[in-house]
Amino acid sequence: MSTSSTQLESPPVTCCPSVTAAPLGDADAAVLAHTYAALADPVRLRLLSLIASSGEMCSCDMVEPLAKSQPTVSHHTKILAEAGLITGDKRGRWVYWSVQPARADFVRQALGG
Amino acid sequence: MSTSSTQLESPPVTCCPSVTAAPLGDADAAVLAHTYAALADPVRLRLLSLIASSGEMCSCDMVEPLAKSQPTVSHHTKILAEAGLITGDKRGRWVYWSVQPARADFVRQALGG
DNA sequence: CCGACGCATCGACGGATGTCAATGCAATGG
DNA sequence: CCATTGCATTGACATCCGTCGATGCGTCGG
Repeated sequence: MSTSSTQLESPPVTCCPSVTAAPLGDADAAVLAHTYAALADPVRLRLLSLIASSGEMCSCDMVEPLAKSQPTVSHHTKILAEAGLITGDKRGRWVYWSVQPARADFVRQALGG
Repeated sequence: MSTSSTQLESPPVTCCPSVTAAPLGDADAAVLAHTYAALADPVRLRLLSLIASSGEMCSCDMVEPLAKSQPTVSHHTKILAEAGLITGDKRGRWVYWSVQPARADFVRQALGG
């Protein structure tokens, strides 16, 4: 059965900042930069694409394809989760991760979609 | 008159890698991460939005609104230019920057647009 | 119960990054 | 010419970030 999902503090829900529309304020820029920073690592991008391709993926199945240690994988999943891009669901002793498409849309539209 | 534009080495033109479609290869992940890294700084995001809002902007007019020193601004413009997100055009002693919309589209579509 | 397993956290280390003062260099104007 | 202006580069410094071994905590199987 599905126990509680991994709830890290979600990013502030500043509505719809756009890089191209008007000069960005300090606050919006900081939030957006933090989100882009989550995508600014090759391992995290491959991690994200692994989850996206599988629909749902256990942490234990990501150590081998990423060729990184278990603490490192845990570190990256945490960063992606804090950015709101993925969500973890703990079932038994495993954590299954899935992408948060709404957040991906948010990031995409910030670039002036 | 318009002299030669600032040509830094453009990013590799790997066609259309997508984070959501299939597991990302090491090479594509590295290229994408590098591009996202260019967006992962508040100052660069505000810089980019300043240029986008103005259509074209001189470096000398960016020091004050960004509240950063001139070398720092130059550093950030270089990073954005290397990522292919902006292009500099040197006219006389000024350099005018403008956004490269094709690259923004590329980055946006990598997120599964 | 107790050992094994999955995952998170901690501590440490090396490398990358943002920032600025100082300097260099090209272009302009008197 | 020479002083000035706009921008790039350098060097230095503090901070952040990715990585891993060691450790701790919950969960399952026997």
